[in-house]
Amino acid sequence: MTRQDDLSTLSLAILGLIRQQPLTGYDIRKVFATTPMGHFSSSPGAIYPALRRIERAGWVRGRAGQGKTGRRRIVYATTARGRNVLERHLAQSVTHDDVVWRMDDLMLRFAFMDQVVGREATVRFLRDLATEIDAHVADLHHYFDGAKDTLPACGRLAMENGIETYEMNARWARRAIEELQRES
Amino acid sequence: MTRQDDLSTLSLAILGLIRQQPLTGYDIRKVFATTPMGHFSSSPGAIYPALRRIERAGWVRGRAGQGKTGRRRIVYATTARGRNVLERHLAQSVTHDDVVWRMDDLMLRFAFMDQVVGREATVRFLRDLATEIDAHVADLHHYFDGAKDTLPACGRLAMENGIETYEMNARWARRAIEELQRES
DNA sequence: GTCCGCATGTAAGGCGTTACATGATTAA
DNA sequence: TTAATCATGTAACGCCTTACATGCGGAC
Repeated sequence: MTRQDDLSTLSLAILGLIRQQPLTGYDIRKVFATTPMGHFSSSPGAIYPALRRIERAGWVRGRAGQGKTGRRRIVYATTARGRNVLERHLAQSVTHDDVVWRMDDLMLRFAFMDQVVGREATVRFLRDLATEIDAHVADLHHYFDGAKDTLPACGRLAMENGIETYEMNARWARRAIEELQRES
Repeated sequence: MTRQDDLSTLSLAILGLIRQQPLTGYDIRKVFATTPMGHFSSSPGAIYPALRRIERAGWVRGRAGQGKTGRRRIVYATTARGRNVLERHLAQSVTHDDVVWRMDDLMLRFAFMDQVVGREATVRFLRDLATEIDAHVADLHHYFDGAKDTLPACGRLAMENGIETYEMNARWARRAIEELQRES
């Protein structure tokens, strides 16, 4: 009944941020506006409705807080259920579809893994990711070898860019595994 | 009045495809479903409304066509106005915002440039792209150097991935310039 | 004669976008 | 006192998603 996968990219980004520390809507807008975190819209028309959605879902809880000044502000913190949903979402295994359609989501999931799932699960995620990317790159190469002679020059170059991006991500994943293991 | 920039990513993808050769909605769905072209949804609920939108805008024109069999089908071809809109859209210069928020669009724009804008404009596009990416990478590095000690391990690695992806795209763009120039 | 592929569509719902709106506090 | 920043919101609109619906033609 809980529908743990119903986490849109924006909801995931917000929930992951709030999980690190309680934040107001305005704080979240600042993070999106001033850091390279994802490339989410910092518009109030996106943030505030999203906050109310995940609050209605019971994943965060907003409380009137005062900050340093007497200004009206609502500080959101995750609930036990929200942390549960986040953990289950991050613990999902990497599918072929994830690699083809949701690479951004995968990176976001990875970025929040510290403290939420263990190092072991993180490494497993990276290993699966590299494997799935390899498989997808093989598919792309297969298509590309058949089509590259009929493709216009720019189409061919654009496709090469796509393939190289995937290859780079696989190399990055394997390097990340090494770095994480060196830290332990 | 023509609003030449009002091209959503999907509209651009469809218009660019039809520009190469007249296609039916079903053809377009097959392209999206079976080739690595962008990663667009091939669902009828996306394609057919989009086709009617760009037809209402006067960019394509649908005609009853017979194909090989007697099946009912509607073949869409670009209008002069549609080719104009596409050309102006592809000829736009690359902005910082494009690089930060719309890299996918930029790649799609590039993929359609053969035969629509000249080789010279294509090379200029790539040169501007590389320059804008360099500037953005400098920004990212600046942020990263200040934040990397406070970032959790996964956050740091995810950010490195983002920066490396941009760097790879800049290298790709410069390589593409060379290849295009060697062809001439 | 039944099933699969061709071919086009609609309906409800969700969510992000842009633009607008409101008010308090602080620095100049 | 005026502007900028803090802080939260709403309304209209567009567009994508999922799911459902329909019908013909060919193959087995």
